[in-house]
Amino acid sequence: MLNISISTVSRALRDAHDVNPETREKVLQLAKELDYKPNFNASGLAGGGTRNIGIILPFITNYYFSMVITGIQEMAYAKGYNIVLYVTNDSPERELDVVKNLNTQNLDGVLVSVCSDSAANCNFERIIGEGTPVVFFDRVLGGVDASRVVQDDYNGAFEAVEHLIQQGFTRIAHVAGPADLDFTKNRLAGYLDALEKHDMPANPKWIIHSGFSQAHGEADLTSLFDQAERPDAVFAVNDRKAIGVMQALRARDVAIGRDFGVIGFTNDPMSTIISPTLSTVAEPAYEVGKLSCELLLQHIVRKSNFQPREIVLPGMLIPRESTLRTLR
Amino acid sequence: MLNISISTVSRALRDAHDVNPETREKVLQLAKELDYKPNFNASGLAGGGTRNIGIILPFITNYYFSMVITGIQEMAYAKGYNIVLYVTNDSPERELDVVKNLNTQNLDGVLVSVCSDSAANCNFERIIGEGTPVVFFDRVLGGVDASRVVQDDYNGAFEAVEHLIQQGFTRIAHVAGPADLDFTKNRLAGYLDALEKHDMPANPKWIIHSGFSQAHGEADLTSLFDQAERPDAVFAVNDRKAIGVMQALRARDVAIGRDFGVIGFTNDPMSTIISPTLSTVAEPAYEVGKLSCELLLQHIVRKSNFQPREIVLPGMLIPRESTLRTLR
DNA sequence: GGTTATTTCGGCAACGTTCTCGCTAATTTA
DNA sequence: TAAATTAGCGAGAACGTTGCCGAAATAACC
Repeated sequence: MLNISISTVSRALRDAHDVNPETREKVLQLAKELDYKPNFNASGLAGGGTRNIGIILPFITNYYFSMVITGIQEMAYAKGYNIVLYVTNDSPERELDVVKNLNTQNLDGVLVSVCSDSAANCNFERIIGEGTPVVFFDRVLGGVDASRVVQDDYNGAFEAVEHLIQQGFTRIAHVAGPADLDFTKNRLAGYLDALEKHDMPANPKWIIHSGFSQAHGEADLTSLFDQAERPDAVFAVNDRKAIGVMQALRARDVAIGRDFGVIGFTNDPMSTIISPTLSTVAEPAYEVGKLSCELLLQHIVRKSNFQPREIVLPGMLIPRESTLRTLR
Repeated sequence: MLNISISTVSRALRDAHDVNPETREKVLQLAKELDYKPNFNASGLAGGGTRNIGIILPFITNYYFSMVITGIQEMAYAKGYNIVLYVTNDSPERELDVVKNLNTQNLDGVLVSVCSDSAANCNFERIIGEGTPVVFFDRVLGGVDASRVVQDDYNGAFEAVEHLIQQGFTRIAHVAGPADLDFTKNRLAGYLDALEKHDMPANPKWIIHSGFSQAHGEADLTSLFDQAERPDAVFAVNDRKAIGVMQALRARDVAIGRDFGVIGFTNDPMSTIISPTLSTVAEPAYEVGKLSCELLLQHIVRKSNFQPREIVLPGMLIPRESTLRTLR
């Protein structure tokens, strides 16, 4: 329609390199009029990007991950990228299968949060080695040369435990996550260092590693109460587990807050619904998503010459009723 | 490697039509050995499918939708399809923009749940008219010729209200959703018919339309209590709003269950966390997702000659403490 | 035995874009 | 004024797959 070659149109729409500003303007104008939409299949085939980015994560049915996705989505939408979702159900086999069959030719890059017992290390390394940009968030993989964005798990845990101590609790247990997950280690380290700072010896029997669910929290509290020496407070690795602990305590008629302190991690909306309300360390889930995506997009446009970066976002202590001794 | 033409390989991998079973076997074998992965960009370009299906929905940060996505994802994964996610934040403008710019050439089909005040009717109709398979779920669009899968909102609401009546509540209000949403109407109709069956006149002042959030629930209860004639029970359009109602009641020191009945809809896990626990009508969210996806895939493979279908899934009444008069 | 079907396969165009290269004309430089 | 540079554009291949058509080879029919 403009008596212009296909090549020129392509350049006008994309990089504006080697094209007269005037004709470029004409092309852009007409493209808008005709409601032109690029065919990402074709551009993907021809070597341009596909405008798709993948997300691989264990779940979407909890507050944290769904919030992260929302953040990712917002950034991706703003930059004109689509999101392709892969849910592993926290199963190592499933994760392995997803990563092995990942069609990297359809994806400009991948955001990943590994499952509790990831078995796909080498496959992630393969993908990264092949040049696909990858950014890990929250549940990161140790030992791989890729960008990552996480919250400050160590300091969050430290503050949480110190808060319990300041409220007068003296026998603080830690209901932890799966042992080989990176942030489980960091939160455990924060817990231990906070105890040490206040000259409280850590009791190995009061550190229990298990899953993230409410049922795990209930079970862990039960096994803590089966011990001869009982704790008087629990720092849980996340809110869902903390809620399990609270339910188990309630079943035992323990006065939460006054006689037994409970603090979680995440700031799941549930923590304001339950009574007593649950103290917690708020995680910047939305920001984690947004920044992860932004980082990935930088990787994508700058392709090879982009150094992996690590971003650590601060959490925030939110004291509520479950750690207030004065209550009830 | 097999001294075989590209065409033959393509046929062997895809439909097995016009190809010797023996050579087909050889191709499949070698494909597995070489870890061959089809390039969906190319097949999308050439007229085969892209193996991508889109999901357009208002949120992912609530129990229902995240569960639906999980169901969709499970079915899609089993059939070898990828999921492309579009979140509208329940904003009509955003939804319109998403649908307008939807790259249907990249998508074999679309699953959609419209936002509260959808403005994209004609655009959905355009997409459907152009031949893209579309299945609506939960928040369906009236008047368009497309498949849909929903829960039985009418009967769920009917049972919920009848349950309240059987528990002895006599002045039952309905805290409803946005007025022009299809399932809002159905749940309202169930509410009204249950009242009528038990000879209870409906009080228009006791029917309040607003949004789905907890804050809306609190506000609605406040405005109910500002009236001269107060209700003694509330049927809320969803659990989140019911929880808002409960919080507002608690602030007024009303004994929930004994003096005031509350029932919700969804069976959000929060309903078992809150105390007293919240009675509700459980929605088969996972099944809605799974069946929607299955239906869409049938549309895709059979393309044009497939009649739109409607699937209605039953809910289940789950009585808990918030409607038990004997309690406390 | 000749004709017609059927099975099995290969050749080739097409999908819409990007990328490399080369060409022309205009502009700058020597 | 001649040579060199540059800005702007076009031609054509390539990406990996599918679908259409025709060519063999084989089988079935009269």
